[in-house]
Amino acid sequence: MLAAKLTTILNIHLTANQAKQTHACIIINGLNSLKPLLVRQILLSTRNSSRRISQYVHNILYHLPHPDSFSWGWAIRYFSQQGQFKEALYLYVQMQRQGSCPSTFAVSSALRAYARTTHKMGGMSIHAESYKYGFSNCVYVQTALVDLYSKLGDMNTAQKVFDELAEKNVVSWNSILSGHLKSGNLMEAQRVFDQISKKDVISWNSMISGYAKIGDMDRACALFQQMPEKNYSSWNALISGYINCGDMKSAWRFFDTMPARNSVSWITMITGYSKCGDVDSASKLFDQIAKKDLLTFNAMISCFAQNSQPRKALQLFGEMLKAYANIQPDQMTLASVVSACSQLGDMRFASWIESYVNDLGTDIDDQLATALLDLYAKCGSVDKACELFHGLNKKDVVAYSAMISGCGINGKVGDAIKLFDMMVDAQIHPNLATFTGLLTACNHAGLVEEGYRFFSSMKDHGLVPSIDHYAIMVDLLGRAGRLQDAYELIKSMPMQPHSGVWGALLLACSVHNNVELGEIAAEHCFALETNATAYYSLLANIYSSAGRWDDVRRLRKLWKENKLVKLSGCSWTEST
DNA sequence: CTAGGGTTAG
Repeated sequence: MLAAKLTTILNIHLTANQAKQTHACIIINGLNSLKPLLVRQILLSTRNSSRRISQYVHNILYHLPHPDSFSWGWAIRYFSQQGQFKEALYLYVQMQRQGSCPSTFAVSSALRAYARTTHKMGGMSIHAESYKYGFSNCVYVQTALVDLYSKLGDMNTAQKVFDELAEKNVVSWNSILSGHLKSGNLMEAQRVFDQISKKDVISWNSMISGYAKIGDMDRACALFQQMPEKNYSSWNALISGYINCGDMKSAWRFFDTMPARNSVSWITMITGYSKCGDVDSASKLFDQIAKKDLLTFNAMISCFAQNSQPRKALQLFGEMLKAYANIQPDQMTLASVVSACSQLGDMRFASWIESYVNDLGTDIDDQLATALLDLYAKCGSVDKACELFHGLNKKDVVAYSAMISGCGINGKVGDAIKLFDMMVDAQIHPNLATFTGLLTACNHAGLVEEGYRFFSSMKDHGLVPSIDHYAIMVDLLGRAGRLQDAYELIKSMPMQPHSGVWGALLLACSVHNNVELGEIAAEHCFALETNATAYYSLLANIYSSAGRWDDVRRLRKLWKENKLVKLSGCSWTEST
């Protein structure tokens, strides 16, 4: 009687609280057989995941003597779709420990989790199992396998599984298509694309963004025009293609003519402007957004953080918390906020963020961990940074670069160089930021030869040194007293040196008392910087230590005429 | 009763 009533209840939509009440009722009356339905209802009633729900579902499954494959399937599917891959895979393992036979639902969900985390061994073991359980004729499982190997970059195996598929559908085709696109085989991708008889929106969009990513905007645009039905993503793919080519004008033209925009359209444009350093345009665009959500806030906050406007980033974060109480920050938000804090050298936030993250119940992903690592390293806690670094699932360029520069700042040049070697061994390509950290480390320790070697090796990695790299090198050579070498390096620069470059030489000349080069450097500094007080005093020091008092007097006069006021020194660290 | 594919911020 009661069981029948509860069954009815469990078949209608329930809120989280109603589900809990029903759960209590089930426990009191010992109606274990209803728990599968309950699991389904709970997972259906929750839109966004949280640690609480996962704990709740865990508890139910844990207390069932023999959870059925139905409940396992629901739970694993749920976490896999929510992007909580660790949870999903943990449940999958639990299921096998209990001796339950996996369903095709559980298997395909688990495969999705392994594919998204690019976990080769895990995925391959499920592949083996799928033969054992006789799932090799299930199109869902096989397609998930095609996707797995595509994401792993193993196109041979992907193709093999794909060929074995008796009945391929669009999803299967799209999976193999995305594999070819990911491995950069545009020819093969185009061939596959042409073979798809029933192309859907995803087939078209994949192909468009494939061409857009390699900068072949003509082909991308042609396909875009050909496509029968476009959605937001079609437009967004084309727009981000133009942005990647640095063609903001065309990007804007398409953005402007879009019939309607979604959040991704807005953030694509905002981050486009952000990459060009055009914070004003990004900001203007952001103000136009009628419905601001987490995505758009994140894009704008990270725009500020990336363009050295940490205060504005933090300010916007504050506005978001205040005015949009219903928006919960995620790892992305926090990563930007942490990055802003580390730019300000503000340690107060680090511990606050940690407790905040714990309160929210979201786990720290690699991106957030990398941002925290950077913060700790910049604030002098190398050990803590190291701990975070080793805990990363995947160490990418950003992580290595942050760690290298962290070691450099804290006087661990040896470790910085070791990390760099490790990184190259791991086939991770260093970028400009990596070399900034590395050269700074060498500079810090006065390792001229090593620094010079790394600087020269940049071109071997396909990198063109930026003006800042030259500035570090000039500083490094200069401090070591190799003033002439530093001067030659400046003269060899392919771009116009800024005041930082000449300033570094001037400083070195002041340390090593070189009047001749000092004058040249100072002259350039005066020309480049309106507020040149510091440079005047440096040159004055050079003159006075050379005993050239006439020149000192001449300079003082010049200084007064320009009505320059000596600035008081200030720390780059935020004052508390 | 549920599953597999693309687009997106540091």
